[in-house]
Amino acid sequence: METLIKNILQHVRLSPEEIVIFKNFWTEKTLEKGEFLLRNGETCRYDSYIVSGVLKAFCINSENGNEEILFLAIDDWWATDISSFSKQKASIYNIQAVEKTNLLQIGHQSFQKMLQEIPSLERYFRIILESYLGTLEKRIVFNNMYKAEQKYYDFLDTYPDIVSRVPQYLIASYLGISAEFISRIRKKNKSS
Amino acid sequence: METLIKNILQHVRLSPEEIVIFKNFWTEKTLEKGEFLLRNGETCRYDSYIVSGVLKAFCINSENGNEEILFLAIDDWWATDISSFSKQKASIYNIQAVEKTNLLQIGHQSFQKMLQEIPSLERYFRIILESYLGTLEKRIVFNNMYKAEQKYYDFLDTYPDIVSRVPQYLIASYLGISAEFISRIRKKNKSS
DNA sequence: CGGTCTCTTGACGGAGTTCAAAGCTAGTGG
DNA sequence: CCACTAGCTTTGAACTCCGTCAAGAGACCG
Repeated sequence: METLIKNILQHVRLSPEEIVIFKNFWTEKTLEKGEFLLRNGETCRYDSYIVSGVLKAFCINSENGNEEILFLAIDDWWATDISSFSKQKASIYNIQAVEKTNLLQIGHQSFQKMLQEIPSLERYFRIILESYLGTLEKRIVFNNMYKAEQKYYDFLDTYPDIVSRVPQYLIASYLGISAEFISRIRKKNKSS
Repeated sequence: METLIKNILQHVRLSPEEIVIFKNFWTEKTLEKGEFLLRNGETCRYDSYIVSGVLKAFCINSENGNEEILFLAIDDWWATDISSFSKQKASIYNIQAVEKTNLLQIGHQSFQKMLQEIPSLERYFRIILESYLGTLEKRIVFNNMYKAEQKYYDFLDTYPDIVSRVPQYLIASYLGISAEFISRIRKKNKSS
């Protein structure tokens, strides 16, 4: 809870009273490895913040059954299907624990109420939304612009703390590359 | 201006007085074919709504000088670098008119003021943001999941009104495919 | 008409996939 | 403490999708 508040205070100011109110809106939840936070077709009822652990969001390729990774999220990240949560409509994604994960959650109704009681949070969540949007835009352009090897090394640079916690085949899927090819890239550059 | 207001009223309610206030915040602007709305390195000072015309947002591949299309936008769409506009920081994209384009614009300061005077608009712009975010997420997963041919036909289905107004090589770049390959796809399926 | 912009076509090559098998590694239970 | 399993990574060989280059064919516009 403290790291969440710290995260928020990096972007907006909250009074001590607001912080107390804030804390009461959230509940803790634990997912064991392999457990689902959300399944394709369900509505995302909670906004979830990761205290510790790793989650993956993906959808299933209907042709070959492969998982296509939308995002990988670790400690101090949000892991919510924003479209599904904000419109309370069915999600097309699955979100699943890669390892045991501790969350802080808030339901959709409570979320609205919280924003009314602590208006500064409107700004915080807008900032989060916009910065996520910026990374998505970059990812799209980047995907078209660079080759597998460059994408892979850029990922290593940008998300070193994810790399050390998830298997390579998930990173491969995130990047739209085959796991085997990442293996070959690594082999090629072992000297360095 | 009327189509913009119609667009907004599809998502939130505005009183007649609010609509009057709203109109006063916006100014008209015309871009000739080839003119830039924004250049890489500049800050995006205006939020821009397209009354009529076509814009492309892209960045330049430093290796071969190619344009990598981030988005193509036509009548009744927004065409703003949201990250750059909301943080008032330098943009990494270019936005340029594909044909003569009429815009409605509002500066960053005025935008903030407008939101204060017409609070319902907070909701409207959040909805726009979230739905754009949803399309970006889908585009990422889709790009990794499908082959060139499927991506191309999906684009034809999803954005028929863009297809009829921009050259094929821009659509190719948007999809991360070569223009030549799209030509081959079309040839292959000419019978249908 | 002549020039510019866009689309098409062909030949070739390369980046990356697929499939199957083998090698690792870490955890688990006996 | 060792053996076994399950999950992950590596490797090899064949294959394919798609990009690149270069040239030509339309199409549009002054």
